[in-house]
Amino acid sequence: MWRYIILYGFVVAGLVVIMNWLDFHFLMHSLSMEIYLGLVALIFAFTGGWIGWRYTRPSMAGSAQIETTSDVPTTELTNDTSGLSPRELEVLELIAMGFSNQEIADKLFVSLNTVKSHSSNLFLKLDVKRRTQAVSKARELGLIH
Amino acid sequence: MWRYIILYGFVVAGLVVIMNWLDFHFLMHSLSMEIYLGLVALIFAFTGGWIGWRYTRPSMAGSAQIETTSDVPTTELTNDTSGLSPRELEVLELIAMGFSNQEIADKLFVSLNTVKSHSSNLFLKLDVKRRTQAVSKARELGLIH
DNA sequence: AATGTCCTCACCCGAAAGTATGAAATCGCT
DNA sequence: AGCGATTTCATACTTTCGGGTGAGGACATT
Repeated sequence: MWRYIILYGFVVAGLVVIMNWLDFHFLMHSLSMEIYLGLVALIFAFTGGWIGWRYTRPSMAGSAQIETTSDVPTTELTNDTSGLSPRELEVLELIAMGFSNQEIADKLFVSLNTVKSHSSNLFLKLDVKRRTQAVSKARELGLIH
Repeated sequence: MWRYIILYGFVVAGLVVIMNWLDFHFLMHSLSMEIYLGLVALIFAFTGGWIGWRYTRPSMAGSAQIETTSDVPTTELTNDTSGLSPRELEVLELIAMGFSNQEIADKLFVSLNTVKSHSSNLFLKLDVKRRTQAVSKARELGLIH
């Protein structure tokens, strides 16, 4: 959360610098002050909106990369398991099917605590906080169908 | 959907009014132009970011067809939504994206209790017991993708 | 005006999920 | 033989979810 605020701050600061650089040397001679202010407001409003939209998706938590193109690495990650162990993948699939931890424990013949351990570990590896988020991210990564 | 755009417009408009009110009567005498511009930029950037943060809404299976034109609202209602109301569908989509109830409440400008109500209702309609199960079933039914 | 649906919100309570920490057994690898 | 990864399980604790119930306002239909 905080990293985004900080990143956001830097972006804003950079834009402020840019605006100041453009300041009285270029625009002021051709535009009125109101239009200038309006432009500033619009640019920053849309920038803020874009940043807010881009960096608050739960599935993107932890990765601050900016996608400029439609990427191929997704298919590369399809075969990769993102460091998930076989058992964790198994639990993840059952989670995606909508089973509760207790049901998963029963299916895998292990204790509830074990399932919790697996899920906690895979949440760490996927960098998520909730099981629904894990399902969403795993689907993006192609870990599950 | 539109309510947020309209709300956004009003917020921006309100801020413009505020800025104009403050314009040359108050700040200009005490602050330099650079600081003034910086304030404008900051306020609008953060406003945009705030709006963008809440407007993390995907256009999904059902409404993707609606957005293109405006002539088939009837078809949209007759589309198979398994009896889910628009709001419930909205909550369901955000659940599928991995948001917590509190996050959904923040994004939709409603209280946590309201989100709980919606989710409980859609769980009843989908005949499921957990949110992960709801996501799984909704995906099967093609309500989300 | 009455009805029904939807959206909103509240409170309480129990269940499920998740965090933190530790630990033991197994297996592959060097 | 030691190391790391994996799997298993445990306890204790906090947070989130979900059920139950009720209720008021907005809106459209009848």
